[in-house]
Amino acid sequence: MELDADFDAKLDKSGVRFTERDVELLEAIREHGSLNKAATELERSYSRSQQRIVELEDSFGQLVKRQRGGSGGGGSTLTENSEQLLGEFARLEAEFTGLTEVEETVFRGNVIYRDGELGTVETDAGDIRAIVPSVTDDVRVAVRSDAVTLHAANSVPETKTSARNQFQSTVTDIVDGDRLAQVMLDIDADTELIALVTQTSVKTLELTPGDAVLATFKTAGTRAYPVNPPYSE
Amino acid sequence: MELDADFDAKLDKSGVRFTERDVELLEAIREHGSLNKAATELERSYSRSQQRIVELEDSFGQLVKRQRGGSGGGGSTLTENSEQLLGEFARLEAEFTGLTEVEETVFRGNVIYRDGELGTVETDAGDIRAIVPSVTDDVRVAVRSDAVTLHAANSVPETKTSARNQFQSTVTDIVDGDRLAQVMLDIDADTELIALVTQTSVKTLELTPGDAVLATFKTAGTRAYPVNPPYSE
DNA sequence: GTCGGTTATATCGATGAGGAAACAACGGCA
DNA sequence: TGCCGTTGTTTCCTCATCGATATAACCGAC
Repeated sequence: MELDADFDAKLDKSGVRFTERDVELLEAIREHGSLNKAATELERSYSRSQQRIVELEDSFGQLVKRQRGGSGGGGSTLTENSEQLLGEFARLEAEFTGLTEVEETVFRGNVIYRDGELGTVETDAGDIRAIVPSVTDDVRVAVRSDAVTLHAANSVPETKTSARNQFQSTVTDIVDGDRLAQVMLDIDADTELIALVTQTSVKTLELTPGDAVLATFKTAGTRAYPVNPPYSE
Repeated sequence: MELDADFDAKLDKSGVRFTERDVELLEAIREHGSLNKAATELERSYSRSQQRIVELEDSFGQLVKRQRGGSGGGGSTLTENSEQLLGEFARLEAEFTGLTEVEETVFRGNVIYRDGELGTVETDAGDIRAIVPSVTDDVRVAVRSDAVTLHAANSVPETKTSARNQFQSTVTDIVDGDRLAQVMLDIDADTELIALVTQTSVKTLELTPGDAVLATFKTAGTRAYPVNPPYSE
């Protein structure tokens, strides 16, 4: 079985952690109109759920407008503040999910030049500008396939751009997905660089295996990390 | 106090989750050469730690070479397999961390065209091609600042590229960081687009407030996510 | 005023993760 | 052969989280 990257997203505020579990509770309240029904539906105890809401509101401000007594016995609705919190959480989760799903190419190399948090990593594919860790020179550089932009090889040399990493490459294979395609690129190294582009781009650039193409990616979007976390201190 | 995005990274295999806590244990073993000393150093019980190792190895294969008896009573060292697992985890954490630290611009809009998982989102900044959710048309589009590439405005129109989102913009401000800079861009919308680029790029492109510049970012790297239905259903 | 379903609150119990302690087995080494 | 500091294993305990239950307070509708 394959190694499967996963995560638990959280939003912290004043020491309280808003988690996936809280999202479920709030959404159930929105759906059912009462904290009681929400807890029942989720098969959770009402008392704990109610206490959790109070605890969250201590840090995050009012999340649920609760009415005790009245028409239908009362009920609960979400505040606008609550909706914003849910939106923020959804965004975070979507981003994390995106990270775990996208292929990336990893190059092993050494930091041969440093300039603050930036640096140049020497790899068998050539030098790569990236954000480098300060603890060690022995690093790996990860290039996300959705961060690699392709350009027609005969286009003007891309000097006037903020993409500081540029590689002349040859298309070796195109792996078609639904509407996206992974373009495998030979950049004269052991590892192939992968670029995730739309099928539209494949057509526009008229990409077929064997074609020359210019691959670029930004320094700011490229991150190096230590090969082995140093056991220093 | 500010909302603080956080996460717990995990690597799953056969139902067992490798977490930050396991990383600490393995690294302590590497540092101290014995499971016993590692557990003591981390102020954990030896028995639990040993059981955890066995549990992990059940799914992930041998992680720790343990010798009972012998010179010095024995000891433990990490396997190559273990080092690779640690490397993979470090990479994942680095990516997640990067995500929580990078600014992004969020546009609200509606999906006006769909093509499988891709789509066009109409926003006040214009149409944006992105990966869109299938559940709703009411979305927000997040553009990571480290995914936005800048080009000299007088450069040839970028038709031959896989960056399908292109905006002619005006630099309104440049916020200098250490070696990176956030370039704030007016794209004729309420929200300013932020591009994170190196100081080198700022110089190369001779960027100053008021300048025209072409900002591009890829469809495959742009993700839309549902806006929570405020009070529907 | 009564009804009814809700929120609010306290107490007890179940569950699971991890710690504490004890002890056997191991195997180079003097 | 005995020593010593490991690994392996078991039993019992602690603690935190959550469910289960009971009870009171609430208030519009009838």
